[in-house]
Amino acid sequence: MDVFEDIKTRVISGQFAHGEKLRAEVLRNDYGCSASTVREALLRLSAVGLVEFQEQRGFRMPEYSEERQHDITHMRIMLEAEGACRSMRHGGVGWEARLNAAHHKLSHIESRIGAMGPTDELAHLWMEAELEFHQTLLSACGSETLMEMHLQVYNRYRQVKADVDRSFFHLADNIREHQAIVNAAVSGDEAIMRKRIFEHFERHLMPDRPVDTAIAAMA
Amino acid sequence: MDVFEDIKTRVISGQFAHGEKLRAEVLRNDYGCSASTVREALLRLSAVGLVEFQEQRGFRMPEYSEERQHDITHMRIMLEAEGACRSMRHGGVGWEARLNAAHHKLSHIESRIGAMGPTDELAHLWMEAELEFHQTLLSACGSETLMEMHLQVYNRYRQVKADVDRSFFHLADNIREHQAIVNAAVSGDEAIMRKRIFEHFERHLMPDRPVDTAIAAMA
DNA sequence: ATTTCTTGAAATCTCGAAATTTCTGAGTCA
DNA sequence: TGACTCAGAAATTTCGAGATTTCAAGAAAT
Repeated sequence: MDVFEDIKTRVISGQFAHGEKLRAEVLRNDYGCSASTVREALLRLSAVGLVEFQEQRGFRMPEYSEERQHDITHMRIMLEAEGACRSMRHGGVGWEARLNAAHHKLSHIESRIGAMGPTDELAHLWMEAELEFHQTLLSACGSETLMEMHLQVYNRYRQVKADVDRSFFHLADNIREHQAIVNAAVSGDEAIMRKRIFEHFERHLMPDRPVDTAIAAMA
Repeated sequence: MDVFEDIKTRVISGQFAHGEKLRAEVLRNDYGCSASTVREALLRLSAVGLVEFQEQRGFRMPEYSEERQHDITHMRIMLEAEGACRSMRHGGVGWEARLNAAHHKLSHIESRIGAMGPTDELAHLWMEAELEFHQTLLSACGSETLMEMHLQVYNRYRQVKADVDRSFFHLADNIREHQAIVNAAVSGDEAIMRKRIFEHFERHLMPDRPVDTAIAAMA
């Protein structure tokens, strides 16, 4: 079993509480490996901001704060809007097709959740499909760096919202919003795409806080 | 001595060739520590893209490519323009003062380099002051995440351009461009700021490649 | 000549013990 | 009570040896 990948999944999907201490000596029991191997995984996660690390004081989960959620959401809007628009310019029909496919897969899972409720199995599939949808959205933007930064921010976003996600409270909205993004892609209108992406995240922003630049124009 | 910080500096400032293999067993000699400690540092650096890591195959420096340089520069323009404009809106006089101070420090070092040539000592001071200037530019943007992503991209940029930097070929241009950015900050005109930032990086973009969105508007 | 196999050497990874640092709380003093 | 000290416990970090995997070079096979 890949210790790093598994801990990463757990750290992103909310299996630890915000601010919880992460002890290598404890986690090793879940994997039957040495504490060093766990430590190694935690160090790598700390380098991308999914775990906090203090010298001689070990590792903990990042604390939750509304400001942090707002900031990360804000960044995600910026990167995702820019990436999606570039994909629209460079992606062509192939990209539209792949986006449709990813959306189809995602919405299929979402309707199953709507019908059967959120089982662990379905929640896990949803996480994978949601990431794939948003990554496909940026996949034709032509910038490796943009996609890397997006993935980092995406993971932090998922981590911050993990407990909310599991309840699937906004499932119906999500389905509608994802569809609206696909429609915008087909329409070829970048301003509409930016607007749709903004609307998809709007409820996770703090209402009284200034929203910047291009993002303000979407509102 | 802090092994991680020192290796990070060396990896950023071009003390290893592009694509060069980084062996923990070799590097340990420079620090008088065990290979595990070096390995730990390299793993953390690989998590932020400053070193490449392949399982069971160790670490190497990233390969150079024009595309990579273009992509990283592109991203830096985007993040820095956005951050600078937000700082203009939220920073107030305090920010302008700090930006002036940082610029003053930087230009002082730059003129010394112009006079005495680039000694190792001066090159090191320049690296620090240049980072501080660009970080100050974003320091009032109000987004931790934006600044973190910028630092990551800034480091990669420095790494890609490390060998060129050491020659200080564009020193005169740099002095002029940094001054222009400070002037734009004082002027309060965001469009001008975006333009000045674009001009500061323009020569590191590939000429025949499409430049996107807000960036195109700056050109 | 090219591919496949073998084998020894080299590089990488894992591990638990030892060294170091931080944390805890009982005891002391004002 | 409150601040301070200090020792023992707990947590963290470092380390080098042993296990595993990759690499390289020559032999055998097609």
